[in-house]
Amino acid sequence: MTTKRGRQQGELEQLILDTLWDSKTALTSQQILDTVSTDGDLALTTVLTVLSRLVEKELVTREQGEGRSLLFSPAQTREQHAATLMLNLVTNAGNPALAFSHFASGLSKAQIKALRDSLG
Amino acid sequence: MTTKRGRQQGELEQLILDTLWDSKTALTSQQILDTVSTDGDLALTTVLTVLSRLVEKELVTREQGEGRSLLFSPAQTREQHAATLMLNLVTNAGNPALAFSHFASGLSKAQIKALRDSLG
DNA sequence: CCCAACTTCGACATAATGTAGAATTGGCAT
DNA sequence: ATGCCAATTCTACATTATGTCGAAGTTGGG
Repeated sequence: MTTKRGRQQGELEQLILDTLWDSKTALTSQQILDTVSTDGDLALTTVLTVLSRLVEKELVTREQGEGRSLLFSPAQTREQHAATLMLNLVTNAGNPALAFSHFASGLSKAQIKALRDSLG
Repeated sequence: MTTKRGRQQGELEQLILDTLWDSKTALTSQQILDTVSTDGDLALTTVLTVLSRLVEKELVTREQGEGRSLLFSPAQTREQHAATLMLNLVTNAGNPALAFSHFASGLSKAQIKALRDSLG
């Protein structure tokens, strides 16, 4: 049985995504490295490899920066990404109404209000 | 960087979970095998190995059945499981209200109604 | 007490991710 | 023009999760 299913992001992939999401601007690989590893325990090429995998997965986009440097940005906002994953879950949830009910009972009052508001 | 993150279920793990969720009763490993593989292309031990991993992850529980056989059941309902994963996503979503908004815009009208109802 | 059924153990295969050195490429200073 | 150098791409191997079973161990029942 040859696995083809898109697995969860790994830890470094997630760190890099978070770095991009936290940034207001596109970042170079060096800026990303500086953020994910304050002590110099990670090689720049490692970050670049992971970035290229994220680009393949269409989670990150690449554009030309100054000189021959590249600038990386998230392909979607953090919230759009979370929403996409949540929608996938609902789709496979069996009884969505029941899933929602469990979901709601795990939310804070403030979150429930935010959710209700977002439903109009 | 030693990965410890709980990754997504693999394909066979998911098939077995779905089998358990679809069943009204606890199942033996043989019954699970019969469901996930109609033609005999999978060994019973394979199913048992995966089951033991699901038990480790606390997604499945095990009880004694007839004789020396074991009976397997899901630790949570499908919907509780989906809700747990959705809650994890919301927790890491940055701006939950915004994530909800994107989420809601991907739902059908019927699903939005179900969600609104489940919020009371 | 022995056997067949059922489980547990150990082992290896495959795929995703982590990690980084070697090779390549393309601005740019002279 | 052209050679240097920094930034990227390529290649390779390590680690972990999952898939897959055969062999060994255990135990209920005759």
